[in-house]
Amino acid sequence: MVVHEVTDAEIDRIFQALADATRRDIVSRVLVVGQSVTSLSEHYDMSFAAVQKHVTVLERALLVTKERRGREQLVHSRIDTIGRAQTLLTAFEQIWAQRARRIDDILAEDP
Amino acid sequence: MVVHEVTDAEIDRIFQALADATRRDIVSRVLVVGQSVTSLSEHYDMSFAAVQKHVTVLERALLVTKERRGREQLVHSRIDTIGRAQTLLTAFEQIWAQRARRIDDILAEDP
DNA sequence: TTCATGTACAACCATTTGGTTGTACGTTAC
DNA sequence: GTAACGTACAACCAAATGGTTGTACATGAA
Repeated sequence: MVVHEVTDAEIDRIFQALADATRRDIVSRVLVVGQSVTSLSEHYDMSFAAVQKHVTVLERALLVTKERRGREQLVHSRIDTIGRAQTLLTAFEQIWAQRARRIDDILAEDP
Repeated sequence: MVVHEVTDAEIDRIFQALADATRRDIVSRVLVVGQSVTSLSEHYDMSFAAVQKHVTVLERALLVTKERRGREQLVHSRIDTIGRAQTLLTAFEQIWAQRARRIDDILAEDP
């Protein structure tokens, strides 16, 4: 299995994109079902252009993709990108687990 | 088990804090072993004050804590906060899994 | 006590962010 | 063909961001 190498800049963009509640909400909505930007914007108390901007941020972070259908742009999710963020958080947890094991080893040593 | 309720603002701060490569590196270093701000700053090509700022961002996101020891401030990790971010990413994947199950159910219906 | 070390804090800067209003263009419905 | 709908893009704004240099204070070593 070939794993795509993720750059720091890409990770920056993913976490930056998720650092806003509206954008997290957009991600979860399009995970349920892909939908137009207009449909998304009906859920938020802000201008359409603001929602567009949020979608653009998510797109640049590769968390969503856009598909033109007539005059509409449908927003689709990218679950694989979520997995990339998780991989990093899991790496942190593994560092911590190694530390816990080192401590256990020391405690188990003969005095 | 009581799970601490995480607000949107708190989640914003966690992801925002992780949206910078230096800060991610700081997190992983203090996961290995807690250390002073000066010790951390030796690893980065930027001013000490810049590293301080990064630590402050991590502290406000509850990803690290500081402990004064004499003239030093030791930076310690907070692995439970990483878990909070992971919980949210897992929630995204569960939404996706439910979607996959719904599709399977439809495909399994009698024609 | 003096000097070195480690840190806190302030002020500054260019850039980015999360919003706003407005204009223009393509598609769709009637 | 006309009007409505959906979107792209620009310009604007206040606040935040990721860095800089500088000053000041507390702790630790000699």
